[in-house]
Amino acid sequence: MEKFQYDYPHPALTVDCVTFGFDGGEMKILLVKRGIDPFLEKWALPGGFVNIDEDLESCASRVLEKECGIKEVYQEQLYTFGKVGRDPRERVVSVSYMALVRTDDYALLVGNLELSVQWFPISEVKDLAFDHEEILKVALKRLRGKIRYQPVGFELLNEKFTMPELQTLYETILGKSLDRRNFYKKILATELLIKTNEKKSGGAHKAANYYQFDHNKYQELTESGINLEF
Amino acid sequence: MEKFQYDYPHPALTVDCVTFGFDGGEMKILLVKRGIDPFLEKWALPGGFVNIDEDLESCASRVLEKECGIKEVYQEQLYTFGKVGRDPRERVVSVSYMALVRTDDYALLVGNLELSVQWFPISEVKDLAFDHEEILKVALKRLRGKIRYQPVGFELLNEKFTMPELQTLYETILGKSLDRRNFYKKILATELLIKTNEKKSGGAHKAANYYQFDHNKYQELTESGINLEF
DNA sequence: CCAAAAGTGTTTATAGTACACCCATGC
DNA sequence: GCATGGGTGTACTATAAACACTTTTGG
Repeated sequence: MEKFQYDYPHPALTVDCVTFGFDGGEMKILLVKRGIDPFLEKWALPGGFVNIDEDLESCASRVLEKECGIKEVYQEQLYTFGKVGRDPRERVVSVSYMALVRTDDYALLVGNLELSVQWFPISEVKDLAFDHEEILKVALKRLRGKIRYQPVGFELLNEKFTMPELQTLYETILGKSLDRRNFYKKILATELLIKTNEKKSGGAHKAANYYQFDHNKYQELTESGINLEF
Repeated sequence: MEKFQYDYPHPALTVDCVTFGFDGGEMKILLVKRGIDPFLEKWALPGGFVNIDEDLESCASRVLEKECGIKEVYQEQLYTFGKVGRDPRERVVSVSYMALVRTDDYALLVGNLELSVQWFPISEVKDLAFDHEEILKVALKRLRGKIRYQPVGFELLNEKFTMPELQTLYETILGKSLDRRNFYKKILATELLIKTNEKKSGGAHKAANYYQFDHNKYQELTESGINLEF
């Protein structure tokens, strides 16, 4: 095997992805079961070594696609974990990313994943490999913080979604119930939702209206430097 | 020279520090003039390669102490920059840190720095090496965002400071003037300041009272899980 | 017609903003 | 005694929180 030489030792560099999914109930994250030591058979965040000619974001995308079959999702960098000894093999520094998967894509994946790749309700996650529980904590904190002032929730729903769906998502992420009327008011006040003519039928009750997120308007607003409170 | 070998190529890993200082006027950052290629003679953020047995935070501390003579300052991780090609020599991924230097320490350093290490008013910073201007932008954004809800401003002042000093700092960071009465109200409402009996004399005007930040109380509050709006 | 969830306004409380005068100090 | 910046309270405005009834739908 070819060898790569350096004048001084280089830590290994990996990317680990905290991938959130939402199906209307609890928040889920995607874990992979390790097939090799260390932490053989333990569940871990999907991750991999950064290729030498690959951007960090590209690495995160590649890992999600290769390991989990997930393409083109929202992702953002979280934090870089580099404590000496966090990997028992060698010095490994890990750049963590958070990814958000839409409900439809989540549903698609549920049945198609291998046994070694599975969704877990956040409340049931325990005993992960490496320092991955710590990474998950950081991701959860980021998601909770971010949803208050940036319209990131839409990345977890489908293109078209109802107000009750959106509210349930917010309640799940924030861990508290919200007043329906105040929620409508706050969300509609942003004027970032487009009301469609479609309705979600099913169930012995009034059909909920579908809304769409106005990506264009949001982009205009962010580009004009206005900082949105959402 | 000894060589270090790996089965696959490893990117180099560095830490770069955005170091803010405040002397009552403009915000300053600390830059070093590069003595080697690439970007020879250009100003750059203090930085260095991460040792194999060294935590990232320790590396940031070491860089600041070795290159700039700065010890024991507030520091936090910002973001990791890893674009392919950001360093023309080889693949280098850089974990950036923000450090805050107290006014007294800032003053001490001003005269003692070498010519190749200097403070620059933020408005005059231009044409930095690598992608360091981008890193600075991220740091400024973080500082502006953070000061609104976390008591991080104290790290830039002395142990004892006056309200007008604190207000000037806030105004400088936020880039807008604040109403004095509202500022007092907001700051004192947090009950995180201890009013000392000392006063800052000098100048043909009423002497300003010195305050201290109540670290203990802040720690209690953060530990009890209350999220502070500051 | 009944159960179940969707949709909608008004009132109250809280937080933020605007604004002006007196006070201590050094020269 | 006057110029300079320090210290303080109140009224107004905007935002957030509390709260209950009507509407649509399927069975």
